[in-house]
Amino acid sequence: METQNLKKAGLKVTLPRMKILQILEESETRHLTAEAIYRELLDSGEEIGLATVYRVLTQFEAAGLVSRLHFEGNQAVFELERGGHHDHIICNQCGRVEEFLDETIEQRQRQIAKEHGYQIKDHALVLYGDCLDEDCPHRGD
Amino acid sequence: METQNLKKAGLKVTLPRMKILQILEESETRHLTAEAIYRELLDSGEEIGLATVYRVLTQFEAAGLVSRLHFEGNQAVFELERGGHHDHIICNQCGRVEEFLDETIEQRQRQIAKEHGYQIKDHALVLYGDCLDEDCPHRGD
DNA sequence: CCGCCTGATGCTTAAGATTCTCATTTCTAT
DNA sequence: ATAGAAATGAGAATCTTAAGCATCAGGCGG
Repeated sequence: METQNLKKAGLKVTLPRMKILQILEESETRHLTAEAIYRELLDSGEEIGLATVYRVLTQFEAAGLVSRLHFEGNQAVFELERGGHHDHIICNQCGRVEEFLDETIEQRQRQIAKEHGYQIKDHALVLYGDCLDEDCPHRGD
Repeated sequence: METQNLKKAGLKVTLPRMKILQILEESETRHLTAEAIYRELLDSGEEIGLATVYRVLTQFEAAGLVSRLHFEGNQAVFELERGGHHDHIICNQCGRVEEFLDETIEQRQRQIAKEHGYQIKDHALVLYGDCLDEDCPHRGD
């Protein structure tokens, strides 16, 4: 569980790190801001500083345990790295985030990079739209 | 020229607005931060406040004259809206930004959104890589 | 062409997100 | 258990962007 992942990442096993990892693992949305993690920890009675949350997330990112994503807006969101690369589709109204992977797009990206003389290292694709879920507050507008 | 664009956008023609528009039009990189525009204006002897730069850029964005892009990092970059939608490819080393448009990708995006039950409104695709330009400071690493 | 009026500007202050500083606490290896 | 190193918490600091407000300037009526 958490302990293993931390050790594997070469990070000392500490309470804050385990708790943060746990929250990331158990989160419904799987895409959390540092603030959200911080508040959740406070709510569950933990004593933790916001600085620690940011520090730990940055270390997790460096260790490859989480990815930091920059959607629109200023706050970064963090998601647990589960291995498979994927892109994101976000509802403008309810904020729901879904993941997808399309091999056609991946291929075209590699091709385009090559055509432009770039050695591609990474990419970010985000689709923004309105979801048609019945729980979406904006449904039907 | 600038005057026309401003009037067309329903914005009063003022010196700061014209100057900012001019810088955006003449920029080599075509992708500038608010800070960069501000410094360029100061360097060319203009009296302007950073707040004005941000304000004007925000108005330009609302008027559809410029787009605000969120690449990695915290600073937004602004580019003059020249009509055609496009995506971006950025060199991790020299920061060079190139634009591209791929109809295959565009199509797949629409398809994916539909499959996931989203009415797509917008999207952002950025490829990050190392360019092979001989001026790139990192070339050959 | 001149002066008003409204909106625009500049400067300062503020707000939000993230990082840094540093004294104190907690792990890990011994 | 214990020392040494690394991690933490609280608050200050920083960076980016957005107000608040007094002053100034562009566009229209005379």
